[in-house]
Amino acid sequence: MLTADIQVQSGHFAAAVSRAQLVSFPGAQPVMHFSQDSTLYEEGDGANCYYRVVSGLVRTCRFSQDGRRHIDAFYKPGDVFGFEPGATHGFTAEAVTDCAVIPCHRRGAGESEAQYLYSSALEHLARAQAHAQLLGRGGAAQRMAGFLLEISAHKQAGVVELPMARQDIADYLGLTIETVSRTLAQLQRVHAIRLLAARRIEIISRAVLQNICG
Amino acid sequence: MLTADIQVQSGHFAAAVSRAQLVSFPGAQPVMHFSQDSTLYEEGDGANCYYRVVSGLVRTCRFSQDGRRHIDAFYKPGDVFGFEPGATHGFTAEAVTDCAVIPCHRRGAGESEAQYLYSSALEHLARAQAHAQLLGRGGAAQRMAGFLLEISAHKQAGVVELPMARQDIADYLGLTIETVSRTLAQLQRVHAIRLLAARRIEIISRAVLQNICG
DNA sequence: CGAATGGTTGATTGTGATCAATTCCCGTGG
DNA sequence: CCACGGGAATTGATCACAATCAACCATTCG
Repeated sequence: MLTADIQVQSGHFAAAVSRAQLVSFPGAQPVMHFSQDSTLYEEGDGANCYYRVVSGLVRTCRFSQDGRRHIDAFYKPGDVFGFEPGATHGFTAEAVTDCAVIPCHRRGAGESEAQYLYSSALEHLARAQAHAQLLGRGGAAQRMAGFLLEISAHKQAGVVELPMARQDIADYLGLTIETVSRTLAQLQRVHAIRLLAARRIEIISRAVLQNICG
Repeated sequence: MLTADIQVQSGHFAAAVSRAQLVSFPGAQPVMHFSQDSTLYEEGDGANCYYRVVSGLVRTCRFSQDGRRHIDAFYKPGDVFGFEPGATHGFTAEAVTDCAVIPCHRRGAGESEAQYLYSSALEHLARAQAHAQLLGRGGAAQRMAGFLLEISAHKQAGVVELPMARQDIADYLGLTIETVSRTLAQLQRVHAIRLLAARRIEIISRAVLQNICG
């Protein structure tokens, strides 16, 4: 269910996408706001809508029987998420930071929207496949490097702000927070990155990261 | 490019889907045959077509810089594969066994086919996400159990024939062949399965496997 | 029968998980 | 402004598990 924690919020990526661009698309509903760590919807909830992120960061995740959390993906402003093969959501969606999203009903989709959804689905597919490959090939350093390349993909500046906690990164990469921490330190030692603050990383050399990632 | 190794072949799953059912769909081209371990197309090749498996088994894979192979998915008769977000294939497709596939041009797709492709994409997405989750949560036993549940999903009988080699399983699960072998032995020890032959496994208890998998 | 391929089993090593302290950072209140 | 408190992050020591290296079996095919 949609827990409507109404809250005004700027968000890390707010400047990246104009509001007008985000609001004007077919089937759009009023913008909804969610506070940090609140739940947008849960695994098993009916999938009436998909969503587009306006500001902030959203994560989709699932829990295994033993209680371990697996983060499937992060969604930043401009990204859409929440469309499913079945009638219910396969993942829980949560607000990593305070965030704003536009829910959008699936029904009443026109030709062009159908086209758009299809290409979005293929993009998500490619991302999930890349994620699986990253997790399949062992190394903690490889995973970390891949993650850093991913989140800094569309950045021009060398400095990246991490909106998510270490635990989020760990659950996304299938590692522990300790290993995440150690691996970051290790990447700093080989001069691939520099740790400016806990959530502030300077990417010194993408080439080195690419090399480590494989 | 399409390496047309013409060859007549029965295939492990041939009986599962009728030929007529497979050939009659929009944009279908003549059936193509590929011999075991031959390449259907390579990563980077132009993606003019997607494919539907008639008989045999196909794998899609990618290679990391260090030469390690990652298998993305296996496709059995009835499955479609090879549609991409971009203009080129992101994976190499190879014949695990001798197999037959129907290539199908993307252009000229009607409304109903577009609908079909969309739902196929979402199914692939769900599968890739499940795969990522399996690889993310450590344990070799968990991965193996998940794999066994996957390949025996639509089987009524308890006995499963594995069409692929240990190396294929290893590359799919991000393990080594030795660990695959040991883990199978271990699953046998806890009476989840029985190893009848190298490629013949009896599933004794799905419940136990589910439990292990999590 | 013998070679070759694929699979299993054994011994050892390396890497990340786990358990356990600190330390760092940031917001709060004196 | 500084002291304090609490959650987040780092660092350290040890342990468990899968990779690696290596030898051995089984099955198929010439």
